[in-house]
Amino acid sequence: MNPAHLETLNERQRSAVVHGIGSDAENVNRPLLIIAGAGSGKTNTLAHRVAHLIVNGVDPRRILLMTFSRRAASEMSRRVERICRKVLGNDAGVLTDALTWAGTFHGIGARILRDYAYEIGLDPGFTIHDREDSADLMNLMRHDLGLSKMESRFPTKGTCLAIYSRTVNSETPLGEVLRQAYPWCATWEKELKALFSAYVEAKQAQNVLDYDDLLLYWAQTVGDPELAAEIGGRFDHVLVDEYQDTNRLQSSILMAMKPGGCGLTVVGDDAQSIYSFRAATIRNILDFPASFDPPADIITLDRNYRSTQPILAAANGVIDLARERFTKNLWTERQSEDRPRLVTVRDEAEQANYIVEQILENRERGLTLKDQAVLFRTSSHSGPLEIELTRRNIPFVKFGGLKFLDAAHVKDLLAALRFAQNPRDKVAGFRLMQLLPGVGPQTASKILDAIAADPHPLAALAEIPPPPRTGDDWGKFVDMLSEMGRGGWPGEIEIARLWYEPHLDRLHDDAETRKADLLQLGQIASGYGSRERFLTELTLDPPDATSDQAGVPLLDEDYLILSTIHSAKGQEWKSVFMLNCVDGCIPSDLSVGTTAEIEEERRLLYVAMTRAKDSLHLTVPQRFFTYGQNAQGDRHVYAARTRFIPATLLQFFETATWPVAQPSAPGTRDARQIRLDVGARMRGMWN
DNA sequence: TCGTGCTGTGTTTTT
DNA sequence: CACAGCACGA
Repeated sequence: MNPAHLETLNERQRSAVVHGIGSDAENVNRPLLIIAGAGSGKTNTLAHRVAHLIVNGVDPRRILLMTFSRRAASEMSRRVERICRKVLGNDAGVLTDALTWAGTFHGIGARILRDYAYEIGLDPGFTIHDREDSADLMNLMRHDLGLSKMESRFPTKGTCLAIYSRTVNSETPLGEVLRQAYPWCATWEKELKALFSAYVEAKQAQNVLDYDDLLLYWAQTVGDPELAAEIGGRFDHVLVDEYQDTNRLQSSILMAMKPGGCGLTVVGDDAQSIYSFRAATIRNILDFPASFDPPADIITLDRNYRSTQPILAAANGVIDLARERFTKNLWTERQSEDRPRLVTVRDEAEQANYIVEQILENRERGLTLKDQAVLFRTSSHSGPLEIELTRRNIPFVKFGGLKFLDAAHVKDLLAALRFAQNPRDKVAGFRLMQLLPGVGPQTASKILDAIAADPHPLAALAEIPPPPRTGDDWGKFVDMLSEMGRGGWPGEIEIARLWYEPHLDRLHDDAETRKADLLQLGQIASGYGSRERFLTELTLDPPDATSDQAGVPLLDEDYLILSTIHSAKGQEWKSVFMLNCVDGCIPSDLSVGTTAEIEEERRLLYVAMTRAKDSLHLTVPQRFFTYGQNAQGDRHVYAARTRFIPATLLQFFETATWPVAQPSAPGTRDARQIRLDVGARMRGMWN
């Protein structure tokens, strides 16, 4: 007998949902690993499990649900509520609203750290640095230590931060990280150690945490047995989604909070592990069962409900060639005659034309734009397509790559808010002060150091004599900060914006479009209850879409999705196009150093292909124009089909060339006919 | 000490 | 191409 709300599930899914709950008394609260292949109903199963817990009387405030992105968390909460409503009627809303501990590892970490700040000697007013801010602070330290003018070039700020981050997240000694992942930086071990030490001290002095600290401080906190018992004891059930993309640090937190695995459920798929650059390791998922005594139970979901059989066959073909496989192939009952298409086009411009034509054709046939998506390995791959879409007035939204928050003017305004929140935040202050004419790095640095030593930094700032050559801009700057203090939230945004606009006009030619962005930022900000909330949420969950228009299109509008493969995780579309299926793009030229890197690129292609429900097109441009030449330039390189689709896999595809070749007049050379791939041969020489 | 313009190098994916 | 570092004039 199954409760009504479990009827829609298959047998495997159902056993994953009820494992250790209610009448399943013999397994009560035993740790569980769910291996869930692409499209196997993973989100649905996890949502049902959470709902089943609530229906069986578990207090939703005592359920911790950690997902990979904020978007996944809110989607999950929505589904849980829908299921609960079916069982419990309209009262269910009250219960599911109490499912407050649903979010990302980083978001949950920030909350727990603010709660326990006093117990661990942290000022609860800390601000959080995003990646760019962290890199900027790293850069300040890099200069302070004189590392920017070494005889041979010292790694850039981004590389330094990446090394630091990997060291922390993989819980591996620096020397080993350098040897494994950054061999060309290994000679700098001593200097890097000094740099990281200075970086950590600077963060503490400024009361600032970076992304890694949210995990690191949490891990340190639950490293204390008493605090671990207390924090772990707040939750009866802990569920983690996308476990294949967690790192050592995250699994340490989990194991410290639930040492016996009591009430612990993790879900993942090793074939979809694509975040090793963030120190994610599939060892977490592979070693999970044996971490407990007796070992955790394993339930595998391998029935795919998403894709047609031919699409699945092609995807399985790609992943079958992987060096190591742990999960079985997926199967489906969705029959179809249509094989995925592998289409050769002349170059990226033709690729854009092809995709636009197909998308419009699909729309004629009744698909909306939202039913379709274009995926790519690297954000810049969609450039020519974006131009074509704009030219043809097809609305689109792009996920991944450059963010709204990365624009200089947005960062400037946020720096004002951040500086008001935490005047010791040197990255914010440094950025802000250099907007004033006459203030450069030296002046800004001296003033910031001086006021940071004062118990009331903002009051100290007002006392400082105006630096020379700042004119009346200095007075306006100081006034703005004190007015912001009186302006309250969200009134102070307006104060900061009005102060900033004259500088914006002076510094940027396109000031008007940027002003529109800032108005939009003000709109978003006023939706949050306080400045602290706004800054925290925005850092942990930045708006991740950009579009051809100034703002994101309205919800009821129809638009096409462009997305990096990484940002497409967990999503699905009826029709999927994958750009640039050539060596150098996927695998990326930058990721062919080690076997492990190449294997991850293969999984990326697999993830991209398994997003498609009904139709899948992979396009292969034959040549790429190189940059660094004028508009009429014709310098280009030839590319070869991705190594992940060798000739043996062509049987799974319908291959085509587009546009269909016109018979060329006798004697003329057809530029479209590639007779010899010299570029590939040249590259092959070095393999 | 600031701001600008020149030159040589690295360069993805994201919480 | 974007960015870091450096030289030069104000």
